Amino acid sequence: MKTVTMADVAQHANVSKSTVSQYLNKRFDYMGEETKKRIEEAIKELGYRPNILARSLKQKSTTTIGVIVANILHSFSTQVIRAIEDMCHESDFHTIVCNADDDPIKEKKYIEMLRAKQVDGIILLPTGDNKDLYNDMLKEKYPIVFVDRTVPGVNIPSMLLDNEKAAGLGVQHLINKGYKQIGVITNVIRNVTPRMERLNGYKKTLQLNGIPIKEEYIKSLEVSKIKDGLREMLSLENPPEAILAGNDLTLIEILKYVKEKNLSIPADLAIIGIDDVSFASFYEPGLTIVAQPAFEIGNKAAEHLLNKIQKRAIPEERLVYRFEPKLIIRESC
Amino acid sequence: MKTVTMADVAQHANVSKSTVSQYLNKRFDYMGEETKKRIEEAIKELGYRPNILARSLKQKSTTTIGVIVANILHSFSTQVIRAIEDMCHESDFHTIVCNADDDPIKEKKYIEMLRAKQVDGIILLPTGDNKDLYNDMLKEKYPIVFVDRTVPGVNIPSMLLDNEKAAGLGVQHLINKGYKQIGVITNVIRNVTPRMERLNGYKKTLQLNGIPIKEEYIKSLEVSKIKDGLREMLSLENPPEAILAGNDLTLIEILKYVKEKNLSIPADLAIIGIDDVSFASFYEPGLTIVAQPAFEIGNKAAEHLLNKIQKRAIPEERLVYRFEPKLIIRESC
DNA sequence: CTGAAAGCGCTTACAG
DNA sequence: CTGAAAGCGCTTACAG
Repeated sequence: MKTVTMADVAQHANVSKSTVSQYLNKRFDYMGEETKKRIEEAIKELGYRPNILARSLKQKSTTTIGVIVANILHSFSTQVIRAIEDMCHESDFHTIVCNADDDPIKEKKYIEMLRAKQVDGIILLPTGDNKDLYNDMLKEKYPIVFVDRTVPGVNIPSMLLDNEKAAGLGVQHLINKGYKQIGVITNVIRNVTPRMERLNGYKKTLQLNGIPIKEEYIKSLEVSKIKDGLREMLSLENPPEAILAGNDLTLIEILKYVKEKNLSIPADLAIIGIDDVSFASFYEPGLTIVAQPAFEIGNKAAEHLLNKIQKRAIPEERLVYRFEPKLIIRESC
Repeated sequence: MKTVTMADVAQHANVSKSTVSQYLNKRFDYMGEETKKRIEEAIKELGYRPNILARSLKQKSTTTIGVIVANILHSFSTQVIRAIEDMCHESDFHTIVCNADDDPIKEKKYIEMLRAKQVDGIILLPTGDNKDLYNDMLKEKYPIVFVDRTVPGVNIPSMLLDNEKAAGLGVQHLINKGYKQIGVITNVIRNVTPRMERLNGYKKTLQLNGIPIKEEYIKSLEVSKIKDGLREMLSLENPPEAILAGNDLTLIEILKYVKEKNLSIPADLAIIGIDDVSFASFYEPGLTIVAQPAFEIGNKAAEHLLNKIQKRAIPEERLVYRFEPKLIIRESC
């Protein structure tokens, strides 16, 4: 099947390629009705489909952006992607999604491939370990936005949760409920913003309330080690009565442990999670959690990036955009 | 910042564009060591990054495929996308993901945009309502694969769960456990393959076991109406004792109802779901479910599509590829 | 072993 | 109101 090109349409309609191009780009200012109709018909008859690649080459814009997440299987990533997609769709942009698996080498490869494909900008949940590359893009003024994390020493705008506040909200709620022995478990992915800030929020809130910080109550573990860590913590002679789960994956591991040991929530252990999870409302007991506005974050990231790409002014440009966590109280504490 | 092109590299290295191109494409057969080194250095010094767009235009291949799902927020879609992405990554292909929201108009728009962008093939969770368009692509031999659904009258290869068997496994398990009054709830998205086949599986299995089919035990409802439907069903003078949830969303609604009414599973109501859900294992009681191999399905779809794109022979080509459901027994029935 | 030239399918400034 | 021509940044068949 020979592909139909603009030249074919032009010939068929007895006009020049230029005129067809004008038609396609809706520059009708000076086009005769007659010409318009002929072109329209030729397009229909030949089943012409424009090749956007060729246009992109000429116009130096692909109306496509890249999104690099750690793992599309995480609900936060999914929600961010969906928000970005919707936002882009309104502006007739497309998104290429990549999973870097929190691997700086994969991340670098993806950034290079995306740029080779001439995407107009990139939204990145950065691993944090390609600083030179990030800074190069910054220097070139290549449109790029970070999500979920900031990278020290890299002045790229970042959209992320007010993590300190999120952890603080959770801990304060526990304290208000009368708990004093409060543990926290996060899962370790290097020294990444959310984890560090959430731990800070935890510590600060305890201090504000005059509760001493016990290192035995704080654990950062790989997902597969979380249950062991929790067992250890609960075997202390003075174990925590309540626990803050640093994110959704941690919460799930904790709930698995709860089931295995047949613990009762909140009697044996009060629980509060960060990140909304699908089962929070109908789990028994309902889970109190601190939600982060993933859609808002994705929206803002896309909006910001599109503004940059289209060289529109960015209202109150900042380096870090913080989003408000929201405490949703149920029965788990 | 002026972009560096191949011509710049050629000039800098004192060779022709052709030679640089050979170098980039690793056709070293006849290239002098000296030349090679000069080009390499020129590329480094100038910070040259090839423009794949230009190559794609010439080569008529973008090493990019499109994936159109109903909604990336569904875990099935997410898993399929991730599997496709991984598969593509191995072959240095990229994927553009689009959400059609089960809307045929959006679907059509996306297909056209993707083709305008010259993607080499498309993986589609079809709405089913663009038959002419599907058939056009088939006629042109454009590489395309369906996932999750088949479309009657459209001979495009489809990768999907053996839905009848999936529902059958679930119902048979309930029957083996001694249940005879078994209801089913699915959520309605037009007359789409999975729903129809699952209902068939439900009915056939009942019949095979000599259990009469009661229409009052069968409901297909929008997500927001599921709780109402369940209440109705359970208010029958002879209500079902067990219920099959047609998919993850339905299961979640049922569990919400269970919590609201403080029902006990399985004493008041036995439950079995189709689709693996994150909370199945630690929900109390553990949920018996029929899982579908989403990753395998995504893998196979990508493999098939890449084979077609690269004109490789397809081992035992078929029109419908069925994937095995797997019963995972826990405590909910 | 390397280069000149044509061409991929568009857009756009300019001429008329 | 419309067309001829140059150019976007590559690849490739061919010549030498």
